[in-house]
Amino acid sequence: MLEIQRIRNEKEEIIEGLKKRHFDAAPIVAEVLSIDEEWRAKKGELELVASQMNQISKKIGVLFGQGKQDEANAAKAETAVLKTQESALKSEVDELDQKLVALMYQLPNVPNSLVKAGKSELDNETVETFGSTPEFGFKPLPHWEITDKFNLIDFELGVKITGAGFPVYKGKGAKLQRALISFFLEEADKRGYEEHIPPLLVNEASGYGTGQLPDKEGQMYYVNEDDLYLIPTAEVPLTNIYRNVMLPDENFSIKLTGFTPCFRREAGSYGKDVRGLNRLHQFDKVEIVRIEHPSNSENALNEMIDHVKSLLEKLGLQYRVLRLCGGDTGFAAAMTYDFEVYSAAQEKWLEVSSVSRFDTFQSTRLKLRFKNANKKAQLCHTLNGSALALPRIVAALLENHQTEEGVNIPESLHKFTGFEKID
RNA sequence: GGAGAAGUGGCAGAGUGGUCGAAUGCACUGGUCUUGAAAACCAGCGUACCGCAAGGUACCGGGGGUUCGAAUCCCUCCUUCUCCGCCA
Repeated sequence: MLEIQRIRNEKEEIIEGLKKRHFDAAPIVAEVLSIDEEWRAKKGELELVASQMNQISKKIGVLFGQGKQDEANAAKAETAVLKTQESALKSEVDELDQKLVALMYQLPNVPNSLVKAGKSELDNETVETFGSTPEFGFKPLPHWEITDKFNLIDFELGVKITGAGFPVYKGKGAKLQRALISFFLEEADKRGYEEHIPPLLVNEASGYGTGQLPDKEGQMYYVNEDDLYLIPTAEVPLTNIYRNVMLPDENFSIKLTGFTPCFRREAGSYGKDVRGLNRLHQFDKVEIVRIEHPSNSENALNEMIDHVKSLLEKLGLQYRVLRLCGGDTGFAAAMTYDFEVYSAAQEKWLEVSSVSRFDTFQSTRLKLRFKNANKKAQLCHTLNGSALALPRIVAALLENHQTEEGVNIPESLHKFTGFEKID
């Protein structure tokens, strides 16, 4: 959510910035400002009436104390009109307030100045590429054939137990998962991220805090009986650790990491893009989250990008880094870099990580602030990224490191897998 | 799941209908004193919103209600503690 203060002060910049998303903010901004003005006027009236009520009430208290019953009762009569006014004004103010919030929820984050205008993924900029496409002396197999051949993942079994998109990892397939999780956590630890094991179900307030709610509830699994949501990413519980938090001073740089399964309903997706590990309802991911002073936001983003790059390099995967265009950048993000690894057998790029800065968009909702040098409360910046999501990494590892005999495991994983080859 | 108790400022802890946004202590900040420190003493010390300001409004777990007036009474939800039951 954008701060109302900012909408008041930077109206033109916001409208201009959101054009990069092909989002016409002008009508919403205009309505926000007009409701905001009306709200302030009504609020002023309400407070005036409340103030008069308070004065009379105090007077009545004093009069009763002095035993002046008659005068007190006379004063009581005065309040009748005020009371009616007060409750009318109060409901007007509440209604305006709700309208305002509902409108503000519709405004996406303003893209960073580096972000190019664009409509879809076709307009994303490739800012870096690493590695080269592996050469095979044979026709490489797609990962779903490799997992089948070596009995690593059983998709059919998952269908039996739960449904499509819930695979069962077996034997070396399961061990590879565990190894990758350990590897990612250890690498995050080396870079100063504190490991957390958060809840996998969150309440409604947390959903609002990070922006999954309102509007995106259809993408989350919902436990009706207890009014809880299964997390779509560890970002939700990790970031919400800092909901309603005031950091005592401006010397902070909070780095969190956590491994969790992630649950996504992915309603409406279908086709060959969802084959095998490409898209699942339940998958594993190690997430990194940062809470930063606004002045360190850019630096933090670069550190996160470096981190993800080093992970991919240690796994020996060819990758490219994209800076998403306005239209492809998520609603809450000011800037997002996507990491894609090349799948040799599928002959396409697979998204394996998304690193974003949110500036104050999340912290406004979260009420996550710090005391600045002037002892004033100021909003923190939040950032997060996947480091990394497992399924497509597994797909790329299996496909790109395959030989005619089996699959070579990258050396950085050996100490976690306990084996060097799948064959 | 059942029965009972409780939720007040950074912490501890008063306050059970009327100058209570809230005593007191601790912590913290500034000052006096001291060569320095401690102690002692003095002063300050919650958050948000509106306002140029003066000031005003709201907040005593969340929400709702009664009343001229609610931290205080009522309803409801949440959380914590104790006992019982169940359980990896």
